[in-house]
Amino acid sequence: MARNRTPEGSADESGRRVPPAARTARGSYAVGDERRQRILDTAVDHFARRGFHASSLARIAKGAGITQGGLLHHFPSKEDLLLHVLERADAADREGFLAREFESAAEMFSMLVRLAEHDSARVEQTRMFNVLAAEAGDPGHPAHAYFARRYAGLVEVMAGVLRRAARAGELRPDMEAVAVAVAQEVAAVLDGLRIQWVLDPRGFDLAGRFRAYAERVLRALSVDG
Amino acid sequence: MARNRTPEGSADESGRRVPPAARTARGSYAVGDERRQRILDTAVDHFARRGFHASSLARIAKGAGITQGGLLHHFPSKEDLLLHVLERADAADREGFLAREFESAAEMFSMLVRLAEHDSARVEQTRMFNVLAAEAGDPGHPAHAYFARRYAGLVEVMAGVLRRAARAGELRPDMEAVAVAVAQEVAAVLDGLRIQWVLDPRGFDLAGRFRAYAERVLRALSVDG
DNA sequence: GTCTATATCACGATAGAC
DNA sequence: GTCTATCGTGATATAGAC
Repeated sequence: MARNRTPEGSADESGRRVPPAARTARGSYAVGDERRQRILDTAVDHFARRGFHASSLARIAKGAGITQGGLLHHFPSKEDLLLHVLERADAADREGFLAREFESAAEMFSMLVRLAEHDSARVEQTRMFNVLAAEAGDPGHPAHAYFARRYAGLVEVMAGVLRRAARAGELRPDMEAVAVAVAQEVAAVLDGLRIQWVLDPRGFDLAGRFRAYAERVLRALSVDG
Repeated sequence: MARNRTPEGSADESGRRVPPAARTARGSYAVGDERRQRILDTAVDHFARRGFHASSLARIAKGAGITQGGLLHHFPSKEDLLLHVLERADAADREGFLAREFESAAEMFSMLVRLAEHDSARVEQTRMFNVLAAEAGDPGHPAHAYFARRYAGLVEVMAGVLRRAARAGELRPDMEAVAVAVAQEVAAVLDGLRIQWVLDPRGFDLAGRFRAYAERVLRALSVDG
């Protein structure tokens, strides 16, 4: 590990790798992409169970139906594989949440509830995020920058929505002062509930619990609450 | 790993190991205990940075000033070492929080704020808990039972305090119905803030943020809020 | 694009000297 | 109680055949 620290050279901006062979010979990415997706799916599964360091390329490859050598053709290092896993998961997030322009705090919260529903249908991916977000607290972790940026962006977007909602008269005016704190709290509730939920997925309804919280906090912050 | 699944045979109920030599020859545990504490401190540090699976006994031993063979004299397996690390941390929790009899919700929250202060003075240990709590979501993880029990106990204690506070007139009567949900939310905020905080410890004040949340939620739940 | 083979290294655990 | 030595396993990554 950590010998090849610049895997970006083999991927384009969107994170989709473009093998020269596929580009020149067929003009189609379908086959290679399918294999890559299988590898990424399997990697999510393994990173979820053991975290990054303790997962093995050979086992991931086996799960994807190829050998370790074959895997390393698609992702030249373990770290490169991790970054592509995160990038793909993040792309889904961005389409679903970060890219949206929310017109009200209520709309944002209901979107977050849908995100929780999405999570509770994917235990593996949720566990992976729990593990990697925690591991990434180490500044030397390959995903440290990714998660630091992710939370900063998430909090910024949410705080912005809260501030706009206050200016628009949806939320109390004193919202301005505590927007960042509330945004961090909302992210924290989602993360914290995920941790408890993964420990016992049948113990309670993740999305339901978060919805109850969201409704309570929205009522507390509303002008007509 | 996982070859020796019953390491309990060498530890007494409190988790303190009692080497026969120390018991019979000197009647003093001081020297051996000191070494054991050094090992446990180092183990906390390593588990925090890499999680359980990716930490190595040889490196932990080196950090504690002995060899891997020497370490395995005190803790006969890696899993045994982890369980003793958790047990020691849990003992501290029980003394500091779970053992307390809270007379009001306000008192409980201020105790939790102190717990957050405690955490923010120990980045390493906090990161360890984040990582292990997330990893333990896997039912096959050695610490799965520990964390499942821990959260169940924590939520039970907090929900009990909230219900008593409602009966005593401190909190609204409808508290009874949502005590468990609120208790889970409180635990979630603490955990979630810890994750964000470890990613950027200088970005915000962990205990301060949690205090702000605690005050807001207490006000929202109070009869005179 | 996928394979086999291999280099190099680290891991957890055991055995036994001192 | 701590050491050295070693076993068996499995890790990442490379090289090169097909």
